[in-house]
Amino acid sequence: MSSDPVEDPQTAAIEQLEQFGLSAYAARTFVALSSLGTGTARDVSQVSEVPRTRVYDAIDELHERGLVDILQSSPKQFWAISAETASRTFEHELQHRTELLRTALGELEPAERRTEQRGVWTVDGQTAVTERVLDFFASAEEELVYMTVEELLTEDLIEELGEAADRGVSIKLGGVSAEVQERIQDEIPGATMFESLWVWSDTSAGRLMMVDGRKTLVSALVNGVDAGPSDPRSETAIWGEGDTNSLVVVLRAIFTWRLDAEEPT
Amino acid sequence: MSSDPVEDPQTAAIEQLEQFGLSAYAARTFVALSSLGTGTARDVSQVSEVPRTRVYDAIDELHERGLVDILQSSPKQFWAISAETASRTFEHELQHRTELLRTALGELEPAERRTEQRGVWTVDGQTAVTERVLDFFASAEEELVYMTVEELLTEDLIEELGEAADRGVSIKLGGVSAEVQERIQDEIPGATMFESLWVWSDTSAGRLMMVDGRKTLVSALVNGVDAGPSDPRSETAIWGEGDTNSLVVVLRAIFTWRLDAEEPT
DNA sequence: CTTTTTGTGATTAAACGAGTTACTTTTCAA
DNA sequence: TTGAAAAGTAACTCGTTTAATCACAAAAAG
Repeated sequence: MSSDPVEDPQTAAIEQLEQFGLSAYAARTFVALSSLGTGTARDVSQVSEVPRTRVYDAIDELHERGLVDILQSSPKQFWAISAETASRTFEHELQHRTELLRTALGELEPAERRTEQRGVWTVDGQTAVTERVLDFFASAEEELVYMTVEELLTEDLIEELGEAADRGVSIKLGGVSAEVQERIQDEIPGATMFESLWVWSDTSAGRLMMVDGRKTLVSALVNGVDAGPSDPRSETAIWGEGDTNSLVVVLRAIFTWRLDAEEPT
Repeated sequence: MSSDPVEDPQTAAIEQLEQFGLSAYAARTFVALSSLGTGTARDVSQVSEVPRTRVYDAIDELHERGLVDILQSSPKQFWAISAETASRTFEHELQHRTELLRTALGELEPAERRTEQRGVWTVDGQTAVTERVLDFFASAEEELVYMTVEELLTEDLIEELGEAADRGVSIKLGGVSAEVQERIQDEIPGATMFESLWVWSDTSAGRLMMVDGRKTLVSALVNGVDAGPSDPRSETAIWGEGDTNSLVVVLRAIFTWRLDAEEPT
């Protein structure tokens, strides 16, 4: 899906430009012009393999987007804005768009979202799961238990943990190696560590968390079946919320049992 | 093209979501779910007017993107992530993508871009013109003359002017009213002001600039014809570069004549 | 056990975009 | 000046995508 921007800059750039709403021709035209700096329809057509007659349409599209300037001569000459300017332009536009989306969605979001008592929700994909975990961290008020394999303990998670700790949430971390424990202790002095509840298998591990004894999440990495080893879409999780939620009840039982055993209050 | 996110949040949100690559059904489904918080295919279908049988596909799409979690029961329940989380997700993804684009384009950009001597380039649209002006500001080494109507002297322009001044570029600003001159003097102490070269008509004004005597740009606002008054696409500009460039020659002549007259070196 | 709901799959129809071709205008060289 | 090549415009074809409809099996509910 996404090419390496250093290995194959052409393809990578074209890919992104198309994602940002440009037509295939416009994307390839812009990439061609970027490496040329400046050129005619003919030049562009040769390096981009866009039919010469359609370069003009592509240029129109790019000109309207402010990515290409036109020299009115014969033959017409086209000039692509610099890589830096182009990126900045897109960045601004997309920043603006996400802001629009944010206010629009915020506007129509109901005041209070019902917290589900029954049932267990599923999330797929590592980024999506991480996002959910971050939400949970952010909503923690008193206690936060997080058990994970190290590869899933990323910078942003540690950061969010730190913030939770700052507002007085008691953090309990498990499953991390001795070396990493050191580092965590530095960044989040308030955190307490505990040993893995069981032998945390390397193969199909995941995360396990509980927030304030009323929100829980369990995830597993699903390598091997039909997902590559480092495929970000290779994690699947379930979570539940509410005091009487079945998943919550089960996990709370386990956690309280083991944690109390290790460090009795 | 783009609706007001406060006036009509639904439409605005749907619009943006589609721009971000979601199908029409997925976009409308997500918006419906956002206002519901949680709901079944039936619920969604009713408020979004997406055919019930197609809600499932839409949900799949959203689930894969990590925007919706699924409760495996009968009937299935769907849960939309919060407005804030959704926006953040998109923000991250797009941030990442522009970064990809930046490195990809940078990779294939030629080392030195030929500076055009002959001919005059055209740019349309206020944002595009502003972008070009910013580029010019950034490339200034010694002298920068900028004459504009006030509505086109935005914050980012002033900022970039300030940076130019900091690195020793002599700034000459024209066409701004007395009040604004005050403010500029505060922000950019090194700048010198000069009176408008001629009566700067309010109706179809624009900008006029020269950098180091070898890059020039002229723009005009084209209100009235077929563009709304506040339509951002209502500015059109031409620019040229190089000592012998025709536009440069003409404007340099005018500027030197008038500026020397006003404040002789 | 019948009757709605729910979910899946296949099918149709319209829209869009890539690619091609035909044709007019301009440029340049003989 | 004129003929050939290049530049520019415009129409059309074809294939893919996607919205929308329909048919049907499985599952709840009465």
